[in-house]
Amino acid sequence: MSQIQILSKNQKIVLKIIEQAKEPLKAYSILFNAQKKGIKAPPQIYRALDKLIQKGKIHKIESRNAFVACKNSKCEISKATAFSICEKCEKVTEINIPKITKVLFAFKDKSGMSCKKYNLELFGLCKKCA
Amino acid sequence: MSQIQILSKNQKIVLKIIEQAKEPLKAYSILFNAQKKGIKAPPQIYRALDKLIQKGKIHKIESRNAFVACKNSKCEISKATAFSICEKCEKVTEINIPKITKVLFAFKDKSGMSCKKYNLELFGLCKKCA
DNA sequence: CTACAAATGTTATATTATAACACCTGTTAT
DNA sequence: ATAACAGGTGTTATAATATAACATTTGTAG
Repeated sequence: MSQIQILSKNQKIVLKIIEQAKEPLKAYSILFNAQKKGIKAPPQIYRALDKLIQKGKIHKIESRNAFVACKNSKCEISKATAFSICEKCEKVTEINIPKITKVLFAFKDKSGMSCKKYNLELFGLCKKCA
Repeated sequence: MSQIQILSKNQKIVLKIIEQAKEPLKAYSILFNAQKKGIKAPPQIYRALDKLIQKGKIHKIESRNAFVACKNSKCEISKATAFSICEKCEKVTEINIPKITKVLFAFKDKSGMSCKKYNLELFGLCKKCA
């Protein structure tokens, strides 16, 4: 069991495409890009995406069904994701609010459930669009 | 312009189905239920869902593509949604963490964007499943 | 009673995601 | 070495989620 996360061929292809993009990418747009590299079908993309998420290399923006590379090297971040999203231009920024992480990992809901992982999406207008 | 939110026929049908459910419902499962009431096609459901969200009557659980009724009568809550989700049994509970709301509405990201609305989803195991 | 906004009904289609199966590749255990 | 296994790949088909577009109707305000 290696500590260092080794990526497979398709995982590398998909990660590279996502890293080079300036904005979150949709799965089928990744597929379109990856066709130059010989990837032909959706399951190849979705399988790579799943593994990359598990390995903390990318995140899914749930409200947009889109994927971004993780900027943060800390592995905690894959369990504590937060983004600001401009509702006009759709610019997405990964954010880090330590206080939020602290509060949420300490939180228990009424039924006693505690938080092992969270995803937070903030919406508003970015400086350009405001 | 009425202060009180009046619901149309289809909106009432869809809301009632969601309110009576014990768990978040998917759009096509709502459609299946609503067919008894004469609703026949997806757009009728999706349009009602959109309006009910705007009116703060329901929320979408983004990570599950599912919809729940809002338990909270405060209208703020439609701009500040938070849920705990059991990753095993998929039980979803609407939660309210005032401190989080306070911190987030005060937050600005690096580019100066501030938060007008947020959605937070916490994952873990509920008491039964832990 | 007209004009407008909102809602409805309908068909078709776009978009997002997974099931299922055959095969391959590298590692581990004997 | 080789069997057994875990992870990865390639492929076809299909499921699940969501919207476009258009004609029509309903409710309401002027």
